[in-house]
Order: sequence, then structure tokens, then C-alpha cells
Amino acid sequence: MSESAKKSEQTRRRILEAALTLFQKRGFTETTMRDIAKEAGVALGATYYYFDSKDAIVMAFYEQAQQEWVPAAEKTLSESKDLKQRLTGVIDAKFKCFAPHRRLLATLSGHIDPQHPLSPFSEPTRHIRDRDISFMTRALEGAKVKLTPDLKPFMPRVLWLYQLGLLLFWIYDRSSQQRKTNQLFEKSLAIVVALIRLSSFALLRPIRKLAADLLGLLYEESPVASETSV
Amino acid sequence: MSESAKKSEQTRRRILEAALTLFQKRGFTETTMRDIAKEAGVALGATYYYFDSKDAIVMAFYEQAQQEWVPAAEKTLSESKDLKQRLTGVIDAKFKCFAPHRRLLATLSGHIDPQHPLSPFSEPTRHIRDRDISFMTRALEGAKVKLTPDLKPFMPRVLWLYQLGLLLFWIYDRSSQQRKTNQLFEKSLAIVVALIRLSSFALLRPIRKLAADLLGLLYEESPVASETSV
DNA sequence: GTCTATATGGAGATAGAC
DNA sequence: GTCTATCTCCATATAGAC
Repeated sequence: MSESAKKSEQTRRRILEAALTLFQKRGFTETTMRDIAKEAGVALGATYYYFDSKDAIVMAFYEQAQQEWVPAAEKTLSESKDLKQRLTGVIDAKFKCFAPHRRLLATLSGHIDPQHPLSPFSEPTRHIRDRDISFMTRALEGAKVKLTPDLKPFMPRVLWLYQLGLLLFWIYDRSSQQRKTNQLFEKSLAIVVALIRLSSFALLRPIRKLAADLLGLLYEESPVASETSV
Repeated sequence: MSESAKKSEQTRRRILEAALTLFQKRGFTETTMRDIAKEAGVALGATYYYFDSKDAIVMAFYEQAQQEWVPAAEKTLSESKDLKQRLTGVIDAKFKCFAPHRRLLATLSGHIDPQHPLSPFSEPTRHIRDRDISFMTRALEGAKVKLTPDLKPFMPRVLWLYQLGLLLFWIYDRSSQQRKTNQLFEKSLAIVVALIRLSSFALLRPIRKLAADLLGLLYEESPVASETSV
């Protein structure tokens, strides 16, 4: 049994790898299930034996990327107490995991709809998202920054959203070596960190109040969460 | 000839209307070209005579919505000199035009890719986008606000992006009557306007500098513009 | 349990008659 | 301009061999 389990797992990996290779080379839509089967050296039916659908392959990819990312993010958190560096590390690790699959992500970013299983806001991807956010919490907590109590509970989610925005920009960044994303990352993070520090100053209190109110409303029950009514 | 031109235009409208009705009722992907033809009372081939593709129908919709929006936006600009009210008016008009087609927009928001013709960042939609942005310019210029010269050239595009973000949120806002979007709109606009006013104060100079640098880099040649390299 | 071979049904699009 | 008939392609399903 451990024999066959091994072999089975091997086939599964071969199919997944074949799919990811083709997705990267030709794009998601352009790659057919037949192509994947052929590339993996199995029959079409076999790919459906291991993956319920084409989308399911993508989900498997998410999981795999997450598994790579967690230890890398973990490591950077242990290396510095500086907020900017902590955030840089965590987000950078994400970029590194996704880099070999930029093309796939491009086709995917189509699914913003929280109802779509593959959406970063969906229920099926919740565990991945929550994990991501928990690292933002830790990045903040391990750093020496003061957060006012009105903003504190929201900051991890806000940072997660910020990181998602960066990823989205990166996916479509056609400048060579994604130079622009690098600059955007560096400079915008400086702004983010500066704002976090400034946010506790009295002068900005009115704006902070507005922001906290807003976040309270939005996250009270998330509009990206799945209420069933349309 | 004016006879047949009229009749032709009529058929075209009938097809467009049928499509939009179905898109709203069932969603874009779920509606087939056959459904549209049937609803419009023509043969499948006829719809392809008037519209090159399913996507082309959507493009026609964009144009139509824009045509509705322009005079409405125009009107609000003539009604107030207050920045917040001007922005509210312009953006609100957009929501009103799009409201009957929220469902269609949902399926569409999939195309963030600037390479995709229907993307809000694409070349084919540039004229629409530029028109939108020109209204942001006018909203700013007709109001009594001081903008520092480093930020000034970017603000219209930033505001356009802001409005796009609101639309995106709205599209997937499942709260009843899109209540959350309304709150988001109101409160975030207050923040935006407050930030614009604050931006000329000395204390925020360092952050403004960062932001201006950043915008300069991003828009120097837009990363969402179509460089041909991948 | 693992996989092959084959079938199904529906989509967007087109060619060419009327 | 409009229609009918048809093409091509694909995700997915299934029957049954090993």
C-alpha cells in the first residue's frame, strides 16, 4: 500500500507539475486538459481522477505555494524587529513563491468575485487568507510600533489587502524585471510605515477617526464575505 | 438608404438591448450568443453581423453608458464649487449609469489585464478612460482647493483610480441596497478630501514627497500601458 | 485503486445561400 | 442584411480494462 500510495502521489505530482509548466508557458485558458495530460504522459481521464476540475489544479497550486511561503515568512520574522523590514520580508517571500507562476496568476486575477472558489476573497481560500493575515498580525506585534486601539484590530487585514494590491500590480507589470513593482513596493511601504507611525499623532486624529469608523463598517461583516443574497 | 439605415440601427439596438437584459438577468458567461439572438428575435448569424464578438457587445455597452454619463456629470459640475460635492456628483452619476448593469460589470471586472480589450486599462477603452479622467481634472480645477505642484498632475488619475476602486467594491457588495458601498463612498471621500487639503501642510511634506516620487515613477510611462514585452 | 478510451454536449464563430 | 447549416474546440463524464 505504501508502494502504491507513493506511486499515486508521484503521478499526481507529475500532473500538477505539467499543468503548472504549461500554465506558465501558455497561460491558463490557452492550456487544455488534454495538453496537461499529454505533457504528464497520462490519459485525459487520469488528470480527472486526480483533480476534479481544471480549477482544482489551481487550488492545489495555491496550497503548494502557501506551504513554500510559510517557512520563508517565518524565517524573516525571526530576523528583525523593525516593522519595515518585517513587512518587506513577509511580502517578499510571497513574491518569490509566486514568481515562477506569474502568468498563471494573471489569468487568475480575473476572479475577484468572492463567490468564485478561486477568488482570494472566497470561502474555499479562507484558510490560506487567514494564514496570510496571521503573519501580518505577527509582523506588527513583534515590531516596536504603537497602534491606537481603534485601528489595531484592522491593520492586519489592511496590510493583507495592501499586499494583494502589490501582487496585482506585479502580475501585470510589463516593465523589464518588474522594475516598477520593486519601486512601488519600496516607496509605498515607506509611506505605509510612515502613516502607521503618524497615525497616533494628535493632528491626524480626525482622519484616523474617519478611517477607523470606515473599517468598522466594512469589516463588521465583510462585504466580500458570502452573504447569500445577491 | 436612410430607410434601411434606420431599420438596421433598430435591429442593432434590439440585439444590444436583448443582450444587456440577459446579461443582467443571468450573467455574462451564462448568456450564450444563441440566447441573445433568440431574445432579440433574430438568427445567430445576425448578431454576428452587428457585433464581431460577444465582447464587442460589451464594448458597445461601455460607449452607451459613457454617453449617458457625460451630460449627467456635466450637470453636477455646474451646480457646486465645493470639491466634495463635485466629486460626489461625478462619481454618483457613474453609479447611476451602471446600476442597471451591475451583474454584467461583475463578470467583466475579471479583466484587469491591460492587454485585454475590455479592461479599464486597455488601449481600446482609452478614450473612455481619458474622458473620465478629464472630468476629474475639471472637478478639481473648478473647486477652491490648493494642490501642490508636485501632486497636481497626478491627482486626476489618482481620483479616477479611486473611483474605479469604489465601483469594484460596489459590484460585489452583497449588503442590501449596497448599503456598504454608500457608507464606503461617503466616508472614504471625506478622507480623500481631507487628505487633499492636509497635503499642502508642512508636517506632511515628507510623506507627500514620497507619494509624489512614487506617482512620478508609476506614471512616467504607465505600467498598465501596453509595453509589448511580456 | 489507477488509468485508458471514448462519448457528450455546448460554446463561439463562420460560410455561403437567399 | 439576414438566415440556416456547419465547423471547431473544449471541459467534463463514463464505462470498463487492469
